[in-house]
Amino acid sequence: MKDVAARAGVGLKTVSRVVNGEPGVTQETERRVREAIEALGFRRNDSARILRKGRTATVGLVLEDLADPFYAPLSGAVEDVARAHGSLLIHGSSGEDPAREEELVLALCARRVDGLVVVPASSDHRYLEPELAAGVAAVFVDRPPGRISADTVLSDNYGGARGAVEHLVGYGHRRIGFIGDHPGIHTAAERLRGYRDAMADAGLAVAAPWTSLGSTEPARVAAECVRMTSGPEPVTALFTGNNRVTVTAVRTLAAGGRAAALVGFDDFEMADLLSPGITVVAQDPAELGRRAAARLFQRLDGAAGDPERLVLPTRLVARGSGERPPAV
Amino acid sequence: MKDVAARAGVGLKTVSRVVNGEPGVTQETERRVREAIEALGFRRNDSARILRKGRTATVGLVLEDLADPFYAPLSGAVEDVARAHGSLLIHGSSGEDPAREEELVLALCARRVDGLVVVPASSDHRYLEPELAAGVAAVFVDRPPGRISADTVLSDNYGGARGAVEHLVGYGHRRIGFIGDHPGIHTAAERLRGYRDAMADAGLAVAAPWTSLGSTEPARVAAECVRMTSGPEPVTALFTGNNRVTVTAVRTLAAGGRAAALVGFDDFEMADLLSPGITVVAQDPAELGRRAAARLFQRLDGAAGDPERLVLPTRLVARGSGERPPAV
DNA sequence: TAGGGGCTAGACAACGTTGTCACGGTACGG
DNA sequence: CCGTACCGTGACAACGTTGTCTAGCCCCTA
Repeated sequence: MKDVAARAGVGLKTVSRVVNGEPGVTQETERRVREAIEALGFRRNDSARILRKGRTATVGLVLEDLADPFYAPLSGAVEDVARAHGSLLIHGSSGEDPAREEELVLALCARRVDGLVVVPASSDHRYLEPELAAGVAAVFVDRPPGRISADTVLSDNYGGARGAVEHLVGYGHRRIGFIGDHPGIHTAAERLRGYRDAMADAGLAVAAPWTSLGSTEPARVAAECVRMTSGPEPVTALFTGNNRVTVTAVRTLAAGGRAAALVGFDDFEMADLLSPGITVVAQDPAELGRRAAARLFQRLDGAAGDPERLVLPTRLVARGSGERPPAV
Repeated sequence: MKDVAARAGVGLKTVSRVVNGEPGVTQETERRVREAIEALGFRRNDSARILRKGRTATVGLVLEDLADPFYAPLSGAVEDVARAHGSLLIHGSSGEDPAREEELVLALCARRVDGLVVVPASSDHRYLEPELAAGVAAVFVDRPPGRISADTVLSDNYGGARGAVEHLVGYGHRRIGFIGDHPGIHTAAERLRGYRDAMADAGLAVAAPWTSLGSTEPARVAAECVRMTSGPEPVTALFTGNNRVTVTAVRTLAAGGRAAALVGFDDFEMADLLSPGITVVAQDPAELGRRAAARLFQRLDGAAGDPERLVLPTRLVARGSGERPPAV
């Protein structure tokens, strides 16, 4: 910038004015400055600008895995909202590791992002307290924060799970299995609760072998599928706790020629083209992202008030697999 | 940091030393400093650090749409490599708009990212010349840069397309249609070229109504599907130019009960579970991202030499739909 | 005991920008 | 014709950190 000023024969501040489109510069002066900028290939250094101004026009997003088809639209929605507010998005994947989440979040804070959207992997976010006190805004999405209070946007996991199980019960199923993610994950725990309550309300006992929470690794899920649909009293229906589990379950049932009805949490592409179509509890991940980002920018624009918790409804999409077992 | 220094009764530089784990600080002094840091909730301001050091430990990624199932794994792979090199990833979606691409890339450069991985939407990247001259590294992936020379990682779009068409020809198809993305997009153009050459090599004429390049909007693609499979001389097979087109084609053929064999470019989840399974030309998007990011960090680590172009092979995954028409 | 070497610690400048303020010149009104 | 207001412009400090350089201390040795 110094060089540009020298070449154009003007002061430093005048270059700054031109670069930022501030008023108070003659057309002629502006022309000379722009010429010098062009000639020298000058680009403003935003690090210095940020240092001076305090605001970075950047928001951070931390989620579990960007490549997961559930999170990709969420991430895209956050980006759209950020762009509409003139902000860039810095992104990191925690891989469901609390330590990595904290590391990432603090790295983003050190970069002085204006705000954060977090899909938490950790269950204790007190490490964020100094940041929040320092004025960083944070919105949690998909799962609530742990041991601090902050704006949160969730899906109705409990209600969605209840609806799924009620759907299966409605088709006469009595032995219904549930395969879900690690119980430490809020969504998994809520879906389990919904499953249990729906079963209880229907007057059905839940045998211990019918619930299995843990890794969503295909190998584990496939083994559980096989186990639950075998033996003297196999389940006649499965409720799968998220898109990864559902996909593996469909594949396993198809490969083994096993007959079990199926309802999955999370919609997925092509679910309608299998035969029968896979019945799912659909969330709207893009809407989750949009709402969370919108809330974040409200806070950044100065919205005060207590943290809000927003719960978005889910939608049961019946396609047939809740009735007849999927076969391929 | 000033406050921390004051509270600990030490100099500014000593705090800096502690924060960065530099040697030359007594245990006792370090303890006092850490205590002050804790008490004040101090976090280093990376903007200032970046300003001072010149390196940001951040790389930028610009692609078309983060939510696209093809780009999500690519993005994830770039992030993994970046993390392995201690860098953060800043990310932006161009939405296939050249102006937006330029805007994003320059915004990232203004943030002084160390390097860029770009899936270009533009066909003219001369705007990057000043940045490259200033030492920013850039690697292009999935599509080559326009009017500048830079490291590039591509899939073998031409060869993959040839293979797809040869596969269809091998099953006796003579009237084969191609529905692809906008011809201005490198991958679409290459796949078209592969289609044409394979048809020519098989001694087959390509009637004008059999090729359709343009938006991948479901409405357009569905209409083209219907058109090509109708009339007095309908195609007996379709080659679809990317995952979005393929999905719409499968859906349209199924909904209309239309019989046409199908090979799609890009693999997608569940392709194996439809009946018949959808035959695809599979790319490895994660590998594209990994290779591009690896190349970027080689450059950042000082690798000299001319730009390299790396072309990754594709793989034909035959699942049946190249032979019999998909039906649902 | 004096001198030298090694080690800890602090003062200071610099990174590149922007906000504040002051300056000189011009136009306009009294 | 003088005073005032306003406009374009530049000098300067400040943002928070790190690299360099130097000062002071302690301990060891001659």
